[in-house]
Amino acid sequence: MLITLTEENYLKAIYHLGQKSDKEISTNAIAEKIEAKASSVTDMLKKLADKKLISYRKYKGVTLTEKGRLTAVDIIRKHRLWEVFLVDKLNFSWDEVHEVAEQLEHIKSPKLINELDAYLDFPTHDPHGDPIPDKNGQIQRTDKITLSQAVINQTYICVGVIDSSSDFLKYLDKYNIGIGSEITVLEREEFDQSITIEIKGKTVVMSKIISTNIYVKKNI
Amino acid sequence: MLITLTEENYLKAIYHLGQKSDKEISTNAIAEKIEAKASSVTDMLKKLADKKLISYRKYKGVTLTEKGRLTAVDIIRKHRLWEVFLVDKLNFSWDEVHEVAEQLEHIKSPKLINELDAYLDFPTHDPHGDPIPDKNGQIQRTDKITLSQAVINQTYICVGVIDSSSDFLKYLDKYNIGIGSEITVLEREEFDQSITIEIKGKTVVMSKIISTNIYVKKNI
DNA sequence: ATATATTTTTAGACTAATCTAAATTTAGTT
DNA sequence: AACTAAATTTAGATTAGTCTAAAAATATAT
Repeated sequence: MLITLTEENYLKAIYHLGQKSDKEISTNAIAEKIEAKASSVTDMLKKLADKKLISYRKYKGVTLTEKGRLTAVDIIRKHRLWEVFLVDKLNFSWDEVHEVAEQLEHIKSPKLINELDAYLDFPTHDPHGDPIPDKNGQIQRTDKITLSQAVINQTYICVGVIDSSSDFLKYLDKYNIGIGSEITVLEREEFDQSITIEIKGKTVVMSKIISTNIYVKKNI
Repeated sequence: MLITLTEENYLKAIYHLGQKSDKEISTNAIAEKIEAKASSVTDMLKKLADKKLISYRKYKGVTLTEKGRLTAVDIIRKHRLWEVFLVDKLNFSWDEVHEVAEQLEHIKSPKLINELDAYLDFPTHDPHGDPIPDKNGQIQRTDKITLSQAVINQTYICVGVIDSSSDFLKYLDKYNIGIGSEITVLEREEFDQSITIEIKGKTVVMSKIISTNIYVKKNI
């Protein structure tokens, strides 16, 4: 079944609005997100309901069907993979990627996106730290990432470790890193992927192998 | 001025049809290329003429204006750069790239295409050997390329050399390579960009530095 | 609980791109 | 030169997506 570019944008908007709560999404909320009039949204909701992409109850709002959810998640997957490509390969900064990715996310070619995924070494998060759904539409539900995947100038909370050997834990003690620590990533050296962090007012340079073994989550 | 995706496809079709001859392009020829009815084409020609992208004389046919030509060439540039990306980076074979590139060529972002160009190391030809216009719309008018840029399983005619030192010409004599020789490229070793060619029934392995100094053209 | 405000839907109209069928212009033939 | 065939344009209709204005349904407030 062919889904138009406009329909894809509606599905994506409904998906994102649905992340905040479990309630049905209102016509007005969609209109605001899409930047269209409520009457236009109503028309589109009828089309999406005809295609079984949403459940629509007049005056009550909509929810995505499983088919609609998978479609939305696939677009988000493409969007985030392209963002990684733009930043990692084409020297875009993380604040420049969104509008280009908005265009690229609509390119239709399963081979393209699977090869891109492999070429980027199967990234799990986009440059903003948002999780990239896998090809089955599964999303890493937890928001923990390894410190090696962290974004520059963002503050994180340490939530766990992978390697729990004595040597590794001694290293963490030495630098006052523990569960609950606030860590700000200041810089990443592209050559060896080492990072400079701020921890309890001190700056520390940390190799890739260390940062890969620390779980953090965004400090919101 | 905003040019729609459909308008871009018309401009591209007119450009390609114009390559065969210098005459005005007929409505029917465009209709066949675009796979639309002649009446639809007439409507679109009026729009393109209003936007000063073509010169249109009723019943006589059309030619691109300079503005129209530059627009068409820019789309072709993007198409061919994306083809190089797909083949060089994403393991597409040269016969798989066209339809994906047809989608990618419409992405609008000057930074994207310039960064992609640099990332691909400023290729001059696409995987089919067609020249890639530069960012000013200039096209390498001659169809000669270096043997190092040649496509696998394509037969070429040698049309010249770059290095004309005695040592280099002796090398060419040794393998019976001269102006007018038929050369078929059998294989390219990605590691060192050496190539295996067939020349007068014999196969020869040739390093990158040699193949870079031989001009060939497609054998049509 | 009834009036008022807000939200949502319907009705009718517009634009871009397409189509079919009819009319018009150009080209070809004797 | 006149007549037929082919190419092109015009006229009117259709679909997707949008809009404004009016009508209908739901929510809110006293």
